[in-house]
Amino acid sequence: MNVTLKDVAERAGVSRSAVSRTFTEGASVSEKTRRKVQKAADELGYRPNALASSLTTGRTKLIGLISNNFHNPIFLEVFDLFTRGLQDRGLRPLLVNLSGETEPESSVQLLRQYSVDGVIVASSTLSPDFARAFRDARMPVVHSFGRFSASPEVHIVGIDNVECGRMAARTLLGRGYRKLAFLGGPESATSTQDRLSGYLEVLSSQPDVTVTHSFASAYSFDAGRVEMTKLLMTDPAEAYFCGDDVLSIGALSAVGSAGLSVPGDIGLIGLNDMEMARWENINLTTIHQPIRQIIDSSIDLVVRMLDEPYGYPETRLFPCRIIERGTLRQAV
Amino acid sequence: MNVTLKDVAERAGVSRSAVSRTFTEGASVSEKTRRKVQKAADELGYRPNALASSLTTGRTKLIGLISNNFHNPIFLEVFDLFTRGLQDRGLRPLLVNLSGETEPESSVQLLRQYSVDGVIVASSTLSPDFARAFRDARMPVVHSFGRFSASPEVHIVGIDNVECGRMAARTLLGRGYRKLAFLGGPESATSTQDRLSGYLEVLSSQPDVTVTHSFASAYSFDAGRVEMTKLLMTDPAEAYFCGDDVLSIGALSAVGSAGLSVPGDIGLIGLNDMEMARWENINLTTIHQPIRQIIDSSIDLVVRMLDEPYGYPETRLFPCRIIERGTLRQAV
DNA sequence: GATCAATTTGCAACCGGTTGCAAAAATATC
DNA sequence: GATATTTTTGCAACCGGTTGCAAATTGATC
Repeated sequence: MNVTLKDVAERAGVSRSAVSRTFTEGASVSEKTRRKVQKAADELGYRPNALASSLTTGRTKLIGLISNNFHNPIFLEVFDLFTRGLQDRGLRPLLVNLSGETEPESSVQLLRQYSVDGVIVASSTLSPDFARAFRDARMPVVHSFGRFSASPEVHIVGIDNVECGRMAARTLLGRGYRKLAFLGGPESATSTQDRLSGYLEVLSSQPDVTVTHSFASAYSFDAGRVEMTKLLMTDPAEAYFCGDDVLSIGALSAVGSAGLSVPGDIGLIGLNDMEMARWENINLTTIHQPIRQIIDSSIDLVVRMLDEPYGYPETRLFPCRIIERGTLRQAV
Repeated sequence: MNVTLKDVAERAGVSRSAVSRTFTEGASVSEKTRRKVQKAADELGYRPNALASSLTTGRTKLIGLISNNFHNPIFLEVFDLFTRGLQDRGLRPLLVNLSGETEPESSVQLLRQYSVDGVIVASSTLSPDFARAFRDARMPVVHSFGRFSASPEVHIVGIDNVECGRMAARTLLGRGYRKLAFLGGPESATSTQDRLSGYLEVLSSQPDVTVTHSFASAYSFDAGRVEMTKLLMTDPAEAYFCGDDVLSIGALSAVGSAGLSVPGDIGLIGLNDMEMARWENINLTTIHQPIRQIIDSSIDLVVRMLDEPYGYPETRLFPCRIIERGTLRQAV
């Protein structure tokens, strides 16, 4: 059916090994036979079968890219950057959509069956168990957007969510807001937990400041809108730190629907700085998360692990910064 | 390193074939040996290597999912549905990001190297050459969101873009708009060409109606905004049919920034009905494209081709419908 | 041109599975 | 219990590659 090594070998009048070697980086072939083989291969349209060779080399160049986050538009940017970054390094992303799954077991099996060279867990809402399960199965794994830890069990690349919480708190204080709140994502997401804890850490020591918090059911527009609508019905805060941009945009919409204005009546600050945050009809003040750096760095780590699978797990954190737009009032 | 067939066979005290057969649907094994093998396999944590078996069976259960559309949020929904749908049928998506590529050749080679069982081209902005190239390489292929043709060369699943253009035209006429325009995506996208042609077809026969058109450089917020900003500087139309929701949202933002109101000063109608279109701060009147049906149907087709690779190419079109929201004035 | 070292080559075994075939075992028939 | 039939089993070859090793070739040196 397809053109194989053997066909090329016969046509070129050499052994199969010779053909294999011409297509193997750094193997010993004379210029003469390499030319003969190239010619035959070109004429037949031969491409080596990556899966067959993986059997002996142990390398598939497949990287499992697993996520559960298919409703937050920032993840389109994330997938774009991951797929391009992997392709640029000659790797192929095998996408696994984990929506709804809570047990890592089946995805581990799946990716083991396909002998992926490594795994990237891309989500802040997936439990650390997932990354750990891959490590236990002895697959190179990086948890992107995972929770910072001083003694990580697997490679973690992301941001310091606690510090982001502090940053948001300081910013809001600086603008003279005193009645504050946090509108988080799902309570089970480590990112939400950490952002809240940093937020509270700064605010709880402040006199005259009150702070409340609540959680949306997901990092999504609808969840943010629903939750904010509820909040607006009883004594809302002056300003909200929302655990994510898409939540903020949902909240923004709820505020508008309630006939209130931003930042006139209520201040909002998000987190991520997704493309949409700078759309003029949204214009969200937010904390920029450097996703390009996070993703590049994640890929570098996973690539490094291909050669040194048992390195010491590492945490890589990237600094965030406030992006000033139009959803907070100026300092008073 | 990993547990193989041989290990299980030895532990169970049977031949390798017996083990292979217990893991092969419909193979002949007695209940007794099956149990022995199961036990040994469980104890060792054995999983068959999907790639090794693909060598003899010729099936990898890998499906190439190729797209170039990583900036239009609707594609996050598209990826979500495709990955879930494929997984539910035991298939694995190998994602290929074609941003910037114009030649199909390299992606064909790539997917051939990985022996994918089939390919889904998911984009309305990719040239039909891509799908055709896969067909020529004798891979089962479906072009989702591709251009309708009465004599298709490959399977096409999508909508009748010409009819959508007509639908938009009739709707705008019905609202009493007389000075109309089309704001399309890239002129090279077949979807834009077709939508425009249906639009013009209806409008050109109307007395007292003027119609103009222009093209944004991409199906993206920024491109829509830029183009609309330009249009607003000289004699804008009363209403615009935008070739896509995300373009509409960009246009909406431009109108707002110019100090004009929608639908007071300018009417807008989009196409897709992406999640975001129903956000309250956008509330876009649009034409609903049934992406769930398109995707399910595409997957069904590709699955069918696994068994019957050389069927007659088929076009499957799904009807669209107007979703009434707040960016068009009521009939006058 | 002979000798030795370095390079290139093909053989054959292997990677982890599947499968046609014939032999062995189990079951059915009388 | 002998024979015929069906089912189960293992052998061995194969899928499309890679690679260690020894033999063959090439090139260097004198």
